[in-house]
Amino acid sequence: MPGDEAGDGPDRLFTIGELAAVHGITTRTIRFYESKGLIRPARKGVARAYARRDRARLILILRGKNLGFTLEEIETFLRLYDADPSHLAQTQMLMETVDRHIRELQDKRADIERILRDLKQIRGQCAAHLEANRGQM
Amino acid sequence: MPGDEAGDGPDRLFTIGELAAVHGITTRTIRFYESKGLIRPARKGVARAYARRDRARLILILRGKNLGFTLEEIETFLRLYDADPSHLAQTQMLMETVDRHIRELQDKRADIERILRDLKQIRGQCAAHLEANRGQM
DNA sequence: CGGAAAGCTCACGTTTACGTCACCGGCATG
DNA sequence: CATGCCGGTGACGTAAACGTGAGCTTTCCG
Repeated sequence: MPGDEAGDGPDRLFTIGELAAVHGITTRTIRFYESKGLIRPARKGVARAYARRDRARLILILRGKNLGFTLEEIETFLRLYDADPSHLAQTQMLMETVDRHIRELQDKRADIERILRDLKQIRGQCAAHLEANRGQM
Repeated sequence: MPGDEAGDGPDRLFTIGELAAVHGITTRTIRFYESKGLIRPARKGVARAYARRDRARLILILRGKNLGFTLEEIETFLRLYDADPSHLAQTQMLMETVDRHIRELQDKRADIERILRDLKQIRGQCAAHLEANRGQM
């Protein structure tokens, strides 16, 4: 029954339940993202049908959330992925936006490095203490 | 007037207003963090007086927030900095907590790297498009 | 000494990001 | 055919992280 896209393969369509389970979130969350315009799945009748592309967007959303971006920021993010630079009149502006996001991410990375340095030093002190008192207790 | 700690120097005390202005936040925010137990400034009479150590904690809080941690997570974070591994009976447990946080941060860093790769590729396409159409328009 | 500036303590309001509940339709299955 | 099990749409509830006054001392400065 081709055209049904039931089985497997790269054109496989997902239900909202599958998507939620796979990514450890609720269906409510996915619908909420849709209500915010972050995802626009097709419909099979009344039910949502998520294609590979929709799933990719969801992953990007979750990644953004993990990094502390708001859904609004993530929306502008997703637009960057969508934009076709060869058809866009404002390629220059697009690139500037991309550059801003790049700098922002590099800043966050720098913060992570700083904290990691601290934590690794604390870890070192712990290890030293455990080493010194080995066999005691 | 030594003992007043007014002037400058490493033992300089800050007012809440100074701290807020320097870090681009409101005094309300700082008081809110205090209400959550994240900072415990001394008092000069009724007014809060922030020492170097308090300021350092505030910076850690802001860093954590920038990375999308909740204030509750940040609290456990700060406890790691406070803990004295040489006096702590549960050094082993402390180290495990530190390790968890290290892994978490490494995960976030990996997410950042992924997004950065994507954005840099988008940037490359923009640049190529601009290059190709140079002089036009 | 009088008024602006800064700080303080409640206390209620607001935004973001969902959770939860009520109620409905389809379908498969014991 | 009743009964779960998805899936769907509102609509209201909620926790986190502050914003926003209200009303009151303290401090500084001309």
